[in-house]
Amino acid sequence: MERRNTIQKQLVLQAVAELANHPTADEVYSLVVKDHPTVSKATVYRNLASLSDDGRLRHIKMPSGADRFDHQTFGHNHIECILCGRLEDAPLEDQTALNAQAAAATGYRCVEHEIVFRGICPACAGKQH
Amino acid sequence: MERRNTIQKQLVLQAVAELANHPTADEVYSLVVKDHPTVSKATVYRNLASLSDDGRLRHIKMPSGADRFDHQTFGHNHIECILCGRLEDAPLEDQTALNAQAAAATGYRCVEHEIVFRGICPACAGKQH
DNA sequence: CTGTCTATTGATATCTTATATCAAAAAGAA
DNA sequence: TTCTTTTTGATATAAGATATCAATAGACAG
Repeated sequence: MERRNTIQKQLVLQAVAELANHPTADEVYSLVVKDHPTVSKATVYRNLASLSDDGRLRHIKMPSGADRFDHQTFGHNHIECILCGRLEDAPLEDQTALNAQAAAATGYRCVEHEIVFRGICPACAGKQH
Repeated sequence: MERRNTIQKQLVLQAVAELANHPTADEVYSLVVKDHPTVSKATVYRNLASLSDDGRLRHIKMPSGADRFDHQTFGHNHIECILCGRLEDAPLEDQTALNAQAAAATGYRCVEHEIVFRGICPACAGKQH
């Protein structure tokens, strides 16, 4: 399956990089249509999936709400504010040892995981005073 | 807000315990309607949420697909088979230290997390030969 | 046991997020 | 340019879950 480099794909990739802070598909779409009103939302979804497949984006599957996308593709964890909904990087040391533990405890193979922490961000903690 | 103990709520709680292996809302509904065909799916959803709120069930928010519910309410992790979709317990030692790490790294407060590991279960690994 | 009050129910509509469909358009190779 | 196949745009559909609202039924007072 040949992979073509369309301008829509470039726009999507660029939008994710520009938004930087883990946008949802909808947020990417909103940015793209600003300058290119003919781009379809389906195309945004398709290109986000395709780019994630190719390893050019990271697809963060959220336990609640819309999935998010990250232009940083190397492994790192994330933390979500339960009040304002923002998602930030959580620069922890690598947790791959956990995978081996889970594999040993369950007998499963090829174990992977991704953690989305939840808490209250400094800004929201300040507002609640 | 008063909390009433309806027979529908009892049926939902009992169904989750009976199914044992982390049923989805739909699976709970299917079991309940067998003996009580008038119970509405909305009622199942509402009672699953209400019972989880009260700490009588555990709501496992899945990164993909339907959420699941656990009659064991104490903390433990889960692992999902990427081939057959089954969800089992992953009895790891407590990972609360991770929360403190994430809090320190990000400045967030009241940090929590839940890990859903993904891998291939022994049964599926066997089938693939 | 009866009546009152209000949480809960059943039925259904609606919402959100995401994917499927399909004719038309465009990328890449010759 | 011409041909082939992927990709697009528009829209329909799907899954999972919540909202709406009149009718029902717990819990409590008496």
